[in-house]
Amino acid sequence: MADELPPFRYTPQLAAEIEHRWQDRWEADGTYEAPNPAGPLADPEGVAGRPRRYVLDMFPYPSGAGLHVGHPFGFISTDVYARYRRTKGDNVLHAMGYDSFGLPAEQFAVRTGAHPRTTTEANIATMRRQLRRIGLGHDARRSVATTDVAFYRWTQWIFTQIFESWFDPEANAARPITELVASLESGDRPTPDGRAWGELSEGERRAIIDDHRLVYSAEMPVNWCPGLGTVLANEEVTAEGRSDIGNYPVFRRNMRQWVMRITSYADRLLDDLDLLDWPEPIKVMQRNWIGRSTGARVRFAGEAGDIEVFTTRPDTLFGATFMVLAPEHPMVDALVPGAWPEGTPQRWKLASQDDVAAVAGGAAVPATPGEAVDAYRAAAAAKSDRERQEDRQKSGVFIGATATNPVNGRQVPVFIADYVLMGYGTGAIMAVPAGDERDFDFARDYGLPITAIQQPPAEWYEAHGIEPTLDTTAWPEAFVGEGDYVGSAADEADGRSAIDLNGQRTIAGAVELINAWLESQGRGEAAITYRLRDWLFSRQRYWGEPFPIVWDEHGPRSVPDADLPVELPEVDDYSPQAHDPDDADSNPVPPLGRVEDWAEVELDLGDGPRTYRRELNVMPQWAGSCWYELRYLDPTNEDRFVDPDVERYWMGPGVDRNGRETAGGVDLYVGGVEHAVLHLLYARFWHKVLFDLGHVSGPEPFHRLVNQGYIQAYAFTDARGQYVEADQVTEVDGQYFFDGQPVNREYGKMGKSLKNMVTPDEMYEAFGADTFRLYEMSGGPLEASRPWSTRDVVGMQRFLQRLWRNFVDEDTGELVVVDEPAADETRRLVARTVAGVDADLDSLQANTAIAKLIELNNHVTKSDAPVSREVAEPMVQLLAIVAPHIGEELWARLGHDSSVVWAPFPAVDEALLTDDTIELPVQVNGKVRGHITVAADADQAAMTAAALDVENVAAHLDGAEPRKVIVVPGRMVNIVL
RNA sequence: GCGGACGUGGCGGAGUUGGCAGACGCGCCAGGUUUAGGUCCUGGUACCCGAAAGGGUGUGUGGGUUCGAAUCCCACCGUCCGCACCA
Repeated sequence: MADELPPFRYTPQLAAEIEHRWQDRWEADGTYEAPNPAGPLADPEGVAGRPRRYVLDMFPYPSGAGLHVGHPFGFISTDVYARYRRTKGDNVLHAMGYDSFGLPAEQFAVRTGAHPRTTTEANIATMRRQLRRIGLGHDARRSVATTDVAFYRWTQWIFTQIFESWFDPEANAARPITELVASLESGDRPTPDGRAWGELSEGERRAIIDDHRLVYSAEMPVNWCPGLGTVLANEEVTAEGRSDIGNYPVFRRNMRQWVMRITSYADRLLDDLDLLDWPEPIKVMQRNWIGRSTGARVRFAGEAGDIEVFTTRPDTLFGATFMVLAPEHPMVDALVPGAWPEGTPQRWKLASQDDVAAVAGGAAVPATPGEAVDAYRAAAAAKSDRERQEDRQKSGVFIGATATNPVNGRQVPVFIADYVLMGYGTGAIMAVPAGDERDFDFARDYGLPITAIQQPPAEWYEAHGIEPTLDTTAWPEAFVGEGDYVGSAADEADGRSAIDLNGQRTIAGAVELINAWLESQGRGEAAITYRLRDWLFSRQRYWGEPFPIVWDEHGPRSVPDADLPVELPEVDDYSPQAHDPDDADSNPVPPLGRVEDWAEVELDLGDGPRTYRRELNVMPQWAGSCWYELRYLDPTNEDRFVDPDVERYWMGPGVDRNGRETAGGVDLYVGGVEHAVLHLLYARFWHKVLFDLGHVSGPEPFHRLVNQGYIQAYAFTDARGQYVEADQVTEVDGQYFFDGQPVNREYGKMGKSLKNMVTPDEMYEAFGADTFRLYEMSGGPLEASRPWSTRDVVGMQRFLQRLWRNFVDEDTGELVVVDEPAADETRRLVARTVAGVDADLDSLQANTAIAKLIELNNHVTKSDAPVSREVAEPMVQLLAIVAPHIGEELWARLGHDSSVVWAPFPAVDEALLTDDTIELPVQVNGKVRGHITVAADADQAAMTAAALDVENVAAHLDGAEPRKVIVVPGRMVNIVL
């Protein structure tokens, strides 16, 4: 068969030959190496006068499963943009590294006994080979892996920087902890209990300092995942209360863990989003995740001291008829009396309607509040988060205590209920049933008073079909809108000043008034609360960065720079630290704890050599990705994590795509939306700390972010629900069949288990890398997801074959390009194509750029004359941006010795972009009825005359006089009757 | 429930500021090359009427603004994504 083909046809075999040859050549020549302004990679001449352009991909985890065709989509997009910017003269930094710590390698190690480093490095080698085969123009010198000791040495260094810092709220920035110590020593800053610094013991001083650190170790409720044997960050736990990885149950437990004080940066992380050129949905997700709420803290006096609540609606204080604490609130035990107060309704003693039913059936009512509290806590702990979520019935129990509403002195009962979360605000709320749906539901269920505090408008009553009334027994739900205040006044009494909100019309006005009053009474103050929690930073695993921390009798101390890296020790056994996934009471066992000769270490921390115990936890997988973009800049630097001059050059303040100045950061960052609140929040946090400490030159790591879409795929299941090989499914009249049996089609991810995986290797084999690249880029915009369709790839192969044939004689292999000038029409089309492709690539629209190239090629194919050099050269240059191998090959065949990569983008003769005459549509009443051809600079009268002269237009006018003629020069003529 | 994004041929998708809807590719139809199939080449391809010229209808649905709307506004329907008792 093959020998029937012309010998020089652009076949997959020829494509492979060309591609391998050029890939070797690029590697040998260092074609994609980007010069630095300083250091080992310096080339001042290469840098001079060229704008920097940092183009970055979210680096991949080197999975052993291998790539499918969806993985390289983003990488090819950035490669095309990087190539485009090189032709425009930029110094483009484009590199690829590996986020190589992580669970899969460790789990594989546990199963097979192979060292995670061995499998990780093998996987990286495989992935490098697969990515090289696509022809991605990466600077190979800059490739790093987070598992490289030379890399995580600096991850550890950054950790110590964070450890040795505290957040100064006055500066709203991190400062070295030494400055805090100095101000405590000098007395400029008082100690927590007012004693002089010199009077404190070493242990007391250390405790104060440790309390201020940006990363600290504390006993706290954490997400314990027995199935994985480790604790997890909130961001790693799904809404169903399961682990993001592995889908194991997750339990809330109190444990001693390391935490990063990301909440200190909540405001800056929120505000600085405005500096960024990011997709609005991602910004919204980050804003929601940070979840800033403004309101007030209010203190209710109780038997065991003040109970502090946070509320966004302090203006509704007069409607607070009870309080609710989280079941695990620390004050509960102190508040619970030995016996039920007289007259406690039975309903308050029962946690739920189920209990009410049980009691009706003869079950006992809790005899004391303590009994009720214990039972409720036990029941709540037994419920999974999923059950809590699905069961929206409010449950809770009265704890037998009351507290004083500070605004009017009324005693209100105190409940515990699991709809109040310990992790948010103060873990306690004032319940305002008239103005809050949840409190309303609870109050109705427990027969608690509902006091109206705002007058709902007439429409509200109408919408509910009830007569206007302030008797809330008639209300079907809480009123949460804006309305005049009622019953919201109290006279001076019991040492309280008078307060009157009743004249207020707006929530804002009432809030301002009540906040001032609360502060004057010492019962509260305006406050801000965030949904964001501090970042749980420790994991009980092996395959992660060891903490550069040792412990002495007073607490943790950082390992000095000179003693970094703290290398992962060799272990005999990575064996499962996991437990029964449902055993909430199991305890984490860090694998490093079993390496006794490593865990004990002798160090001199400035007070002579001593023996210390190492921290045994490791960092979470996110650590390396918090700063890898900085290491690409200066990958071999052994003295610093990055040279300051190099950092400022690539990441410092710059100019964005609209010519506006930026605060700095990567010029283009492309990756999936799944990192919207994990990596992208953590990396911003670390960068801000480094910025505060003077280690980087801008406040944000990634200036412009684009979320690539996903390549999706159809999967097919048979009658038993089993997946069947997707490539063997046939379609008949919209029905799908496998092996003669009808199958069901699903649309979604591509993957081995779904039996619909298509690999890049198959594509190289059948089409070649350039065809594969073109297909990936041509299907639609970068941001859009779309289905993979192997059947469609042939379209791009035909394009390259036709184009090749326009340049190379298929029988002789001779170049058929001629030096004669091209036809005028062709030259104009070339100019339009160059200009159009320029604009398309600039806005990351490779799909339409490719369409324009195909149009030009189709035009050239149709003309009988051989292609002219003045057409061929720009055409090859544009092609080389998306299909670099065939581009280089044709460029070389056109007689060029140097790579097309560095050839400047083709110039456009502006005169060729405008035509002497243009064809315009003529509309009658907005509908196109004909066309006119007029001089490009024709005036309105001439255009009108020509339009009225069109036969079909005249027919539609039917002799009538136009009421109006609208002429848009260069666009159209519309005749209005 | 709250928040966000998006609805264009058989399919993937084009469509600067409102100004010729459907670029480009797949698929499909017809023709050519070929012993045949495939490859390759040429032409056609939103839908309806018409031999054609031409006409009518069309960008999820219904309204509105405008000389003119896929594009702007309102309501609704649908799909996808995020959050989910956050006080």
